[in-house]
Amino acid sequence: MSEAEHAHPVDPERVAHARARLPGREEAAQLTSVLSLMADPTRARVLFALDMVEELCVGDLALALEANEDAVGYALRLLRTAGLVANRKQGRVVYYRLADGFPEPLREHCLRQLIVLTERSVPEEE
Amino acid sequence: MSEAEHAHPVDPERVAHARARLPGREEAAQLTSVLSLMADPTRARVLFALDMVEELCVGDLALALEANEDAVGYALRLLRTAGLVANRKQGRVVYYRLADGFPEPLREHCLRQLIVLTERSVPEEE
DNA sequence: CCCTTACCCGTACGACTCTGCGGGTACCGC
DNA sequence: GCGGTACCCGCAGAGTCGTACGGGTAAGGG
Repeated sequence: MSEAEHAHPVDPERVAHARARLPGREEAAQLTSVLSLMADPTRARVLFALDMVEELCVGDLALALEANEDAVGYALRLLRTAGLVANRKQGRVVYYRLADGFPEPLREHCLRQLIVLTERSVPEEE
Repeated sequence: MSEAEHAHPVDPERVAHARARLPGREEAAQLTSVLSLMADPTRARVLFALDMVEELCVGDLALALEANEDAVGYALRLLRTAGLVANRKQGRVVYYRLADGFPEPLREHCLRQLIVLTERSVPEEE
């Protein structure tokens, strides 16, 4: 057989400890569904753009990201469905902004992370 | 044609503002590659488990997650390749732990996020 | 010394994801 | 009102990801 379930834990104490306070599959799935939404270059950049200027319409958003409208439209659809962005329709233009209940720490963290990455990719000569 | 690039930005000022300080595709890809690694229930739970008890071998890890060894093995392979976890071999048992340079804020954020999710999924009746 | 255990790897396949395309609706300008 | 604009949707195809499976290696126990 391929992968056997070993019945004799090497360190049963630690296993029990971890198992007890580990998030269940459901909770983990909820967390990862949010993470998955940010784990895409287009969507991430959409969120960054909306974080800087409060509001942008779809066309301008595509312009700012230098992406085509299809990609941006798809990204917005998923973000909207998940409730991460809200939209306001004025005439034939639809403006998007970050939803009120947007996970603050996630946004903050990503911005900081980005700064770190930027610094790494541009090592200062001294 | 399907999606036209509208050449007349509705709000050119905001577009320019966003475009200027927006992360490039490369930087965004770097960030999202890390995010993608956490955006999977198995991998996320592996990291949580390793965060609680410093060290666990593969079999015990599968036991703690109540997952089969294939899934855990694959998760560890990706995390190891990305340098997020380190391993130590003792006899025929391989112990894994979080890598030294593991992104602190990400871990911290995810833990907090999980708490929020847990509270939401159990709405208190009043 | 052989058999089992603990783990790793490559492959194949199903499932999901993203993109591009065609077409549709609502709205504004002429 | 007619044409064009701004956006949305559904669908088909390509690509990617995770899982299951078979097999392989190194170490330890009887």
